[in-house]
Amino acid sequence: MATIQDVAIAAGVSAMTVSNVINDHPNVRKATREKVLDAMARLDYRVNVAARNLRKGRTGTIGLAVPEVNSPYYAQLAAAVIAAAERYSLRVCIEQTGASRENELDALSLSRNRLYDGLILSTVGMGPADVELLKVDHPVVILGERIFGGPVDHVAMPNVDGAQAATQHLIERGCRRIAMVRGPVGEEVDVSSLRFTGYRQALRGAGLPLAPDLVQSMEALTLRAGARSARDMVASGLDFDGVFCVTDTVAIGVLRGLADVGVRVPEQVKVIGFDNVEESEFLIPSLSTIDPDHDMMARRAVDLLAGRIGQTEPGADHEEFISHFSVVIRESTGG
Amino acid sequence: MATIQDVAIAAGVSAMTVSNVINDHPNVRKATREKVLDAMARLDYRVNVAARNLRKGRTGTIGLAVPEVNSPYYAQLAAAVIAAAERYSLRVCIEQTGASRENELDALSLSRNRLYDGLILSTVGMGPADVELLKVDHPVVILGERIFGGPVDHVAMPNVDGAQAATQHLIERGCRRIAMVRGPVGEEVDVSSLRFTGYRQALRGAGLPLAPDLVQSMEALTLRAGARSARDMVASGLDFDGVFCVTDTVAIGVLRGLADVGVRVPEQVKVIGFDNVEESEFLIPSLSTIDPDHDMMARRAVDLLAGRIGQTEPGADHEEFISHFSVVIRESTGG
DNA sequence: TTGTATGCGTTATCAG
DNA sequence: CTGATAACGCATACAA
Repeated sequence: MATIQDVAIAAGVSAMTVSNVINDHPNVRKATREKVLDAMARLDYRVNVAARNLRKGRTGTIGLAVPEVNSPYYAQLAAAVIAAAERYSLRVCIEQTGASRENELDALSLSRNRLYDGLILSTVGMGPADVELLKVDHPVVILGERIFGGPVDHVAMPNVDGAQAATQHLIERGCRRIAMVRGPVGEEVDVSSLRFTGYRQALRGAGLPLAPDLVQSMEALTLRAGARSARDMVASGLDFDGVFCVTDTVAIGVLRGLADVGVRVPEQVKVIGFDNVEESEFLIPSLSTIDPDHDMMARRAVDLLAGRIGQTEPGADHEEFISHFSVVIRESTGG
Repeated sequence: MATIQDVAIAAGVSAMTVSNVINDHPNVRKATREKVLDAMARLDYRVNVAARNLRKGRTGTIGLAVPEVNSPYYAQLAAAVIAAAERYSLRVCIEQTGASRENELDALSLSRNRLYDGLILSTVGMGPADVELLKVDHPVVILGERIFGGPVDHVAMPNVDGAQAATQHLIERGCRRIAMVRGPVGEEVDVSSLRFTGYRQALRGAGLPLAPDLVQSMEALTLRAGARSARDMVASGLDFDGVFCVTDTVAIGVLRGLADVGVRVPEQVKVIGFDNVEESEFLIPSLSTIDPDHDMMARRAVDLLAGRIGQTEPGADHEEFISHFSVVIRESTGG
């Protein structure tokens, strides 16, 4: 494959002139440029990105580490990040971590290895205990709920407020015994625990009791687990008239589970989710949910990262950005 | 940031020995190895991937160019490709082309630039006319329906046969006036036209007429367009008792559109899709569909690519792989 | 406006 | 088992 040298020889100029042509430097005479372009075309020259990266110390690529791409929420987020990165001419490489702490740390070290100019890391496996590991000398933006106040920029969803608004919406629609379907209960802060806090606050605000048997805790936030949860609740004779689901994916499962056992939504039970994934509008019944403004989050994350990539020094203070949300009211809560 | 040289000095050995330790070469004395590992840890050494890539002429990364990640089908495919690539220790960088021919060619040239060791290219914008452009000297696997018999390996879905089976299933369930909801009608071969062929074959095989007014052609294969199509069909007084949707995404929209105008599925109209995206199982009603075995396709594509990456010469003959399919019967066709 | 010299960090080769 | 040397292809700084 042709190198810059080959082109230089073919065009009868120096390698440097070829480089100047490639990079659109102004100080190249038109005639020279033509000669070079012609030689490049003849030899089918392609820049060697690896060499350029080495020389420049930049790759023009940022990493995006998410638990899985095959999930509407992260897929949507990834698309938004790619779109936002385009404005900075940054390529995005998506890394799947499978929600494991180890893989998240791997992603972190890959960007340390200068494979990426920076990293947007969606933390699910890593927790507050890992904050120290984020003290790296290259740009990182954390996207998620697990780590606050770390030594890096942070973009988060309005989990507590959004969950509170969702629950409050159910209350306003007349629900009095509101269940929540959530992920595993653990020591540490995660999406489920934050949204549970919002749920609890809404109940308290309305003077409703927090009944432990109304809180369903599942192993994983999947369609299947959501469906099973719903069937279990009904099968166990639980009395409830509303469900706040920790994510839309879970809510889709819950809708299906309720249908399986003949419970009508929204007549008998009202359901609300969180995320506003694209499909939610087209379900039957369409799903009420919280829209956390993914696009804004993605844009903010990329902006922060791009800003850090420019500067030489670590940069003093780190930003915490929490996006705004809106309640999207659809058929599943009586529309 | 520490280089291999710094480590060498700190450990009192040569750079080469450090390199040998890093790459697990056998001929390093234990004591030496320890010294080096110790120095690496002290200096927090990280390999510079750009330098390694330059030297090796490999990046360990393959590109996956798809129209959009924010679409259940491609998201699922991407996840499967990532999983398959892992077995070869290959990283996957997802490139969004937005279904534009230009962006697809961009992706092609990026891998030519040695950003990637190879490329899996999902062609939607490029067509048979662009076959010549695929004659590149580095590994490419085409994933899609637009280009057959090109100068590269090719993995495709069982479009015609799958569509025929889907339509036939509707016929077996008693449908006699079967509509098809598809993408734009054009000169060239694409997913819609191939699946339309299958649809036509099934009708002919059953001795049913192909009624032009039963074929709905939409601008884009989206949820929204699917919903509108369904509403339009009903509003225009069209008489139909079954719908074959060109993709599951479209089918989800169609189910919603039928619900909007009070048509019951499967009692009045039966619906079947194509792709078997994860959500289809959890819809209300759950969606019958064709499962083209994404995992197999992804694995095959990665296997082919990995095989080409190994070899030095372009390799003579190119493989055409068409995956198998199965009909998944669910509630939308009467379960 | 163009060319020369140099080094980015790594590893293959081969000699010690 | 270890080390010296060179080269991967490009772009910065400076000289002409």
